[in-house]
Amino acid sequence: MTAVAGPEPSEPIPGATVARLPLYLRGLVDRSEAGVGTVSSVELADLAGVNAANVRKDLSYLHAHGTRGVGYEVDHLITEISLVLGGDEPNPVIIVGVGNLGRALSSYDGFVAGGFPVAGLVDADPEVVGRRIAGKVVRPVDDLGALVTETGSTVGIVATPAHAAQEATNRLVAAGIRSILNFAPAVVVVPAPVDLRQVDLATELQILGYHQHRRTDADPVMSRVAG
Amino acid sequence: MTAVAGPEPSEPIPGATVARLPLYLRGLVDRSEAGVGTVSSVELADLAGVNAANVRKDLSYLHAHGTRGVGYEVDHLITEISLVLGGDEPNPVIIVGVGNLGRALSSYDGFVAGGFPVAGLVDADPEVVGRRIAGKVVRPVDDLGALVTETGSTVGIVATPAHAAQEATNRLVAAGIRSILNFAPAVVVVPAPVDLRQVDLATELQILGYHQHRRTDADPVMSRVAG
DNA sequence: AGACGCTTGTGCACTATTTCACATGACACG
DNA sequence: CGTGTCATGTGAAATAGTGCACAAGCGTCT
Repeated sequence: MTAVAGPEPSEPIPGATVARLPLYLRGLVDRSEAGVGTVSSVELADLAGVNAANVRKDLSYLHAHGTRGVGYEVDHLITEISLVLGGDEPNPVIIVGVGNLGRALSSYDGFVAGGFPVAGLVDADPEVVGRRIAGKVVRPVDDLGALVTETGSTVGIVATPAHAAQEATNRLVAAGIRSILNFAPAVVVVPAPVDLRQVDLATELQILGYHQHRRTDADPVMSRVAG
Repeated sequence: MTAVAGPEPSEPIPGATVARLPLYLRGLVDRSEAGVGTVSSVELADLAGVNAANVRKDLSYLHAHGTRGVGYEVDHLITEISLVLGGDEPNPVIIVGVGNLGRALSSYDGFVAGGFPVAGLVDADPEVVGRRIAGKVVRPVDDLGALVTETGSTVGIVATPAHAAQEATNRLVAAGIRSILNFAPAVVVVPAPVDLRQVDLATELQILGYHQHRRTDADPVMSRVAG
């Protein structure tokens, strides 16, 4: 007797695969809007910029089967992937820190489109609290708990300066947030049951810097640019 | 010129390692400012949120040796890593697209701190061109070539809407940009010699969504929150 | 001078991920 | 209804990345 309870224990999907699913989803939505009914793994691979075999293996983890000789049904696959990526319902998020970045994120369309509407804004600066940004009033940090309850949010975004990131994170966790996306350039720690992802903008540039530096170093002839 | 054949072909550093170097660098700078002279791999691992053995192996790729029984010399290591990550000189960047996100990036302190000062802003919208943002005048897309020459930029940031991302990328490439950081929620392609990294904000949330959804699914009892 | 404690550097095993290669099955067409 | 074409699904090999465990080296203290 393996498992009695639940429709499936559904073995976890590899992290690398999960990270690609949103890309597939985006490509699929695009195709769906273009009226296309099916896509092959090759097309989808192009859309996402990965290898076709990889696409097929990824989709096999979802138990999202295609039709041999034809491909995958676009709309069905959209449903399937959406379901895996946090259910079909919108997942409201709360942003802590409405500096430059926080403000930009507050009105970032992609969040809504991706099923993560911004439900609340919070800032520690009394100067900022009360202002209206992207149609929402910024509330004090102490309101976090209430805000989480009101909005039913389970996802928080940290967009504070680096030195305030851990504190902001702690507050979010205390308020009952279950997943945190940290944009502050600082490593933060969270208790086990909370999920965390770091997005470090400057770091991305530095990574690019390595490759560029390396190339320049290795190959002095680099004045040629494809026409 | 320096490199005849180079002092070393210097075997490439694994991508996973390169991605961690900026984290180490940040931690090291922090410690340096705190007046600390040396760090152990364990401390550095804490600072970056990774395994200590991993730190040591990473640093070994840089040929950045530490002292047994003591640790790594902070300032020396900073120099070493900075050098690997695109040289010691600032690397000016140009931002294409000054919508919400572009504006936020224009004044993002982390870029300057990371050695990537914003040297120019460009937008396709005539309405926006000419405006002053973060102390810089937004210039038309057609000025890209000139701007690259003037500023000596080799790095470009795409912060346009998705539908304009490929076009923006093409323009950057044509202007002689060598590395591109794409924030638009779209897969873009670049010719071989150009380096590209994608940062997709909504995607990050969706990845978090998977884990959360999965957990909620697997464990219906989740009303308990640590007090 | 010698012994001790601390920390590096790295071989090795293990895990994760990618990619190939191909058998298998589905559809369309005559 | 048989045949050809196409694209999936997947075993297995190749590749990448992680983390353990320990020998070796450095500095300090007596």
